Amino acid sequence: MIDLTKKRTIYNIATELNLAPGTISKVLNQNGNVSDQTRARVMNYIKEVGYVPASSARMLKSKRTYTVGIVFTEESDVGLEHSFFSSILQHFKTFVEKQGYELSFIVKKLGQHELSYYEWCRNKRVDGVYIVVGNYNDQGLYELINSDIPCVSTDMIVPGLHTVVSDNDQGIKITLDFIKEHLKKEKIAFISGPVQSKAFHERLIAFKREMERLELPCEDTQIAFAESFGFTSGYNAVSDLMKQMHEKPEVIVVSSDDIALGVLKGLRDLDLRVPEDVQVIGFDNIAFAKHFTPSLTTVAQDRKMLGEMAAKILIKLMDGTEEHISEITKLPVELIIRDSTKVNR
Amino acid sequence: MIDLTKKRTIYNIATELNLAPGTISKVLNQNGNVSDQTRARVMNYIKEVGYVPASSARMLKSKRTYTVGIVFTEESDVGLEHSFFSSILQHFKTFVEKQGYELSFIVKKLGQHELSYYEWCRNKRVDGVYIVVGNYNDQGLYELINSDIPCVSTDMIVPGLHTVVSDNDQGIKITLDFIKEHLKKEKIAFISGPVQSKAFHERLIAFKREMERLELPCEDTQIAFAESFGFTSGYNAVSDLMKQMHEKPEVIVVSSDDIALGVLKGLRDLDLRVPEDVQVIGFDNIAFAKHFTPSLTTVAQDRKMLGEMAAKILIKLMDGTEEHISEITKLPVELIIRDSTKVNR
DNA sequence: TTGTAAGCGTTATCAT
DNA sequence: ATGATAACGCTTACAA
Repeated sequence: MIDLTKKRTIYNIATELNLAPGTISKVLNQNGNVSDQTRARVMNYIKEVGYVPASSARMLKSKRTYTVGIVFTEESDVGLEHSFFSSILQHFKTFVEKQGYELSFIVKKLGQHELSYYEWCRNKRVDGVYIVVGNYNDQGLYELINSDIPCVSTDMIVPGLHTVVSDNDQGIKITLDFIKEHLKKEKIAFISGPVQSKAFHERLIAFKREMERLELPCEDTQIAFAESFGFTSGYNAVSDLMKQMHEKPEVIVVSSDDIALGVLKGLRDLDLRVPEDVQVIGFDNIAFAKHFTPSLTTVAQDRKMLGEMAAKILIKLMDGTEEHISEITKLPVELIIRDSTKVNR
Repeated sequence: MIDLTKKRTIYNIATELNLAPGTISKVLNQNGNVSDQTRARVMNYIKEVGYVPASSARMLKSKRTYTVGIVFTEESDVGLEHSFFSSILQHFKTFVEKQGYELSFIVKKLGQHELSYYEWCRNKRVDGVYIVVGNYNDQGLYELINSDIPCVSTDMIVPGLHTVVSDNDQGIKITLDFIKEHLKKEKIAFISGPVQSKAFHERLIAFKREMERLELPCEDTQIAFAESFGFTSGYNAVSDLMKQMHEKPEVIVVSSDDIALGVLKGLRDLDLRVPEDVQVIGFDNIAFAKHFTPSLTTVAQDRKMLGEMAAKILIKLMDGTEEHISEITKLPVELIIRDSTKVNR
């Protein structure tokens, strides 16, 4: 009878099978020369006793950890609760796991010590890093980005960092084209999120540029800023907007759905009907956008593609294949038309 | 000048400092006897060259990994996008990280091989496991739960598994008391989520029992089932409910907010006003509940407490202190009154 | 107080 | 095809 509680190593498995440790290792790694017979014998035995190789030993020896470090900066206490980024991370996770990689959140404190991102990564010997949400003011991030550890991001744009982002310019362009061609409106306002975020900044710039291209008036009073990322800041921003504009806008373009849903609610409380009195277009296509009343017309980002593309790029980087990968990958976006807008025919 | 690119080990640090490797180790682990002078010298040097100990070697030697494995079963493709559980996980994460633990998602495939949960955990030498979302049909989970690895859960109730859950019975009880005392209604319907989920099952049973206690009529036609966990299933369920009931209900109790928001929308499309024609009470208090129109009266679960309590229990289990910890920890819930109900005075 | 050396469980390179 | 053996980078007795 075999003792199943005993702790196994390739060493004692070897003696129990009258083989050498090296041979066990070879069958485990399906390389080297082993006769079919012994291979089968070892495999069976391993399965029977439930042996699992110690990854720490393996890591120590082989240098590869098959682990991806995750930077998910917890802005204003949201973290994983932020559905947009959680969703991207989810797709990233699913993809890399298929390739046998594992995720590990980067934490600043390890055991007793406070570590920088880079130190943590060295320590953990992660093969690469995915920056899901980062903060431009976080100096530690630059140390990491400029290190020899492969990094990819879906949020930050920094020289030397591979990033995959949605095409914000295109998103704003198709929105404004749609407004002009199908909604046939010209009095357009814009509610921006905080411009420290690169994405919000890009969308704001694009808005101004495209308004000019379409020869539409674009004064400062048409633009309001949400002070944060959420529902409430949108609710407040639309009230600011209405106060500062001389004439009510016909369409409000909002630079994120989270904010846009707050705008919708704010509008209702201002006794303005959507889309009859004013129309609203968001950005992101978060899950709730289609459930709200009225459902929100919005620019959809392809979250699955964002996550998977980030995964693909990072894996290439980690594999160190020489092929050149362009630093910024822009993904197309798509306008989803719902009830917060009304086509004018 | 010091070469910063060189790979450091306690070994070469030792020679560079004319010390023995063991000494370096001692200052790293702040134990053993080292003179203040050498300690300072080593510390400075380490900081200067940016040395970080290799955790794989450390793990290999010392057996503790300070890693918690996470089971987050991705039911119907939601995974991290499910805000309720993401939120609990977030709080758990914050708490254990403060204690120096790290999270690692359990993945079935590692390198080439397909692994069971238990094999994975042995392999990774995790110190404990947190089952955030599990599936009762997943046999591999039982192998894990019955193993020697400390486990805690906030979802499943299984003999031998430590679980922290909200007090579902109390939640339903306070809802019904509130309806009877303050809403002064007696025609009450219930929309349940899929009862494979323990939580939904408990809430359904509690509903039937409490209705009986309050001597209110409770026939099968008053109860409808959502076929899934989301908005759409709630939308459909309320339409089923209305069809099957002879008389319209005055209040609908729904066993989760995700479903309840769908119910709210369904009601609107059936031209029923909330709360004038029918009132609605949910369960969970998800972030969106307060933003919806009308905002949703609901039983709030304390997600922060759920996550932190799970963390505390798991840490105790991992530390192996002898003290007895009761298997099930029930956390109190609270009724949050909003606009989907109307107090009758 | 500091140095020495034996593991920890693998992988990989040689011999056999 | 298999066996012996030297790393990998650390911890920890124990010796100096």
